[in-house]
Amino acid sequence: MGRKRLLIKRIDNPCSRQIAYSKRGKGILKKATELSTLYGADVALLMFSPTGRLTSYTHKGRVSQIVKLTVWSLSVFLLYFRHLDNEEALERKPCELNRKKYEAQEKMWSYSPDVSNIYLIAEAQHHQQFVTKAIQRIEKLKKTKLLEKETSPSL
Amino acid sequence: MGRKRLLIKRIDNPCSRQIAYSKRGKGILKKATELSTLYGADVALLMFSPTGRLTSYTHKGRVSQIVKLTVWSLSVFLLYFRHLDNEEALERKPCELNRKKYEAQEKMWSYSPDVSNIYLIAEAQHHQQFVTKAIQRIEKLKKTKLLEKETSPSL
DNA sequence: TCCCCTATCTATAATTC
DNA sequence: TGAATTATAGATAGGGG
Repeated sequence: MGRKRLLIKRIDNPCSRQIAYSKRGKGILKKATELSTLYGADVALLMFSPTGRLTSYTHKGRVSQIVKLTVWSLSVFLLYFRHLDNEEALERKPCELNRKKYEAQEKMWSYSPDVSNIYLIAEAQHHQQFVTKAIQRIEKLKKTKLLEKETSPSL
Repeated sequence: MGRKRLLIKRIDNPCSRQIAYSKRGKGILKKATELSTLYGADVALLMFSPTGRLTSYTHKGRVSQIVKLTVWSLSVFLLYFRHLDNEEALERKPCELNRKKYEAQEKMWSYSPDVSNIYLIAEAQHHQQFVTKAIQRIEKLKKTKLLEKETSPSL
């Protein structure tokens, strides 16, 4: 691609890596746009840069909505489980550890001015860990029969 | 891009649209691969073709896991709310309507042999609708103070 | 960082097999 | 469908401001 052929290997130099990423990021973003406008395809693209910044493209379609809903629903999930105080123990201690980690990581990430396109990866990780635990807990609560019935396609 | 300049407008001819989409789909998939190998970027790409088939690329990273977790966690969310029989009404009637719609749509989508890369869009929609309602219900249950505290980055 | 430039590489539209 | 083939449009590495 220009001037020299590029081997598809990780670029080690952080400086040129960042520059090149920014170019290619725009490139693939454009491709995603073209794909959805040309064919009406429902495209969702999420990219975390080496420095932890998220760029995303989501067509105004169904997949996109679902992807956008992801972090949202995970956080609500979290909230709801916190609310269940009267239920059995919610493994609060690991959660506190996660919070420490979360707060530490939070300082590391740079923020983009366009808020609508930004989710902090630390935030997402935090939710992910919590949800993973919540899922395990639910699995104990109710076994997988109904789940299989609900979610598995009839392949 | 070869032989003629292409205007970025929806291609109406279904035949050529499908052919072109298959080519470009592969193209953007390759780009996504390059992006993650070259820069270690965490990339997730989801594309529903005009015929409803999903192609996806997810780097073995954090975003990918989150995206993969999406449908999973939504379905668990659904399951859990179903389990709450003793709680106040869960708006079962709209859910039954959704199920009808879901079953109808299910027949329309073509299945790809690679199961690990497939989520039915109808399935996702179904969960999405349910979760949206669940969220509304939760919002009534507990107001947004804690949520703001939990999820909003300190921009 | 971001934009510009340009040589070169890559993707792909149109076509044939 | 799908796999090659070209010719051309588009993407981009390296460099400078």
